[in-house]
Amino acid sequence: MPPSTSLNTTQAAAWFHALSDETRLEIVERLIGGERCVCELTDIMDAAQSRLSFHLKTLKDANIVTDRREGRWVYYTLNRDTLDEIETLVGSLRRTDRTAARSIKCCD
Amino acid sequence: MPPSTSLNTTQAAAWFHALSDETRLEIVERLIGGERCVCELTDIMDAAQSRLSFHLKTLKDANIVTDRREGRWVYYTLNRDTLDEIETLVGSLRRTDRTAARSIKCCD
DNA sequence: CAGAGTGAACAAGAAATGTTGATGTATTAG
DNA sequence: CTAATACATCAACATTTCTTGTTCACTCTG
Repeated sequence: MPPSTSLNTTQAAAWFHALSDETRLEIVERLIGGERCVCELTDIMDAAQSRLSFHLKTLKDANIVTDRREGRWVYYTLNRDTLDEIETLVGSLRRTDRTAARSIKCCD
Repeated sequence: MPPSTSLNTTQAAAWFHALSDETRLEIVERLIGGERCVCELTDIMDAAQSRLSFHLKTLKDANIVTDRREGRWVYYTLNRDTLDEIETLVGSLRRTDRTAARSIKCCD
């Protein structure tokens, strides 16, 4: 039996998974101020390059960031559209219908 | 060096992790309509009881749901306060400062 | 062209996560 | 009191995720 609301759980799980790691959240936090190249992030965060590359890929695969190459450097930026969608999604979860039936009939 | 904004990444990662699993998202989806007891969820979702119990605990540890015992049954409910906080958090990530410096100075 | 810098990708190992089946613990029904 | 029901917890295993070190590709500089 499908649920009453139709949430794209696969998409949502991918988004939340991308945001479920402290390193990735710190990256996101750093990007709030604007785009950053990988070497800046490795400097600032004092993290191994391959480690950041792994997490940036995770964020990129989830469409939470986009990248842009400029010469030798690759700049990453937050994807506001996706963050908007996530915010909307969370909002839709929050809107619990208080008038909904308290499960009158349970197992028996 | 700490980031310019102060996000509680540990708390945030815990929230997002709880929401990063399809089974748990389906549970959340079922709870939008109101509280449900475990046996209802196992029936509706056709999932093993120990599996649901595991996921419900994960959601509860992250404060995304609360539980209430009533006789033999335990009812789970969405925690709107936490969902509000998550929505606000995502909103704060989204508000990228467009006027922020484009990393003028990169690695050299 | 050679050398250096930036960053992706890969392999191997460690750690965390999710699944299943079994057991334990309350609570209610008979 | 005994049996059954609802649910949590545990152990064992499979899978996924993250880390580290290494290698590879590309771009710029001298």
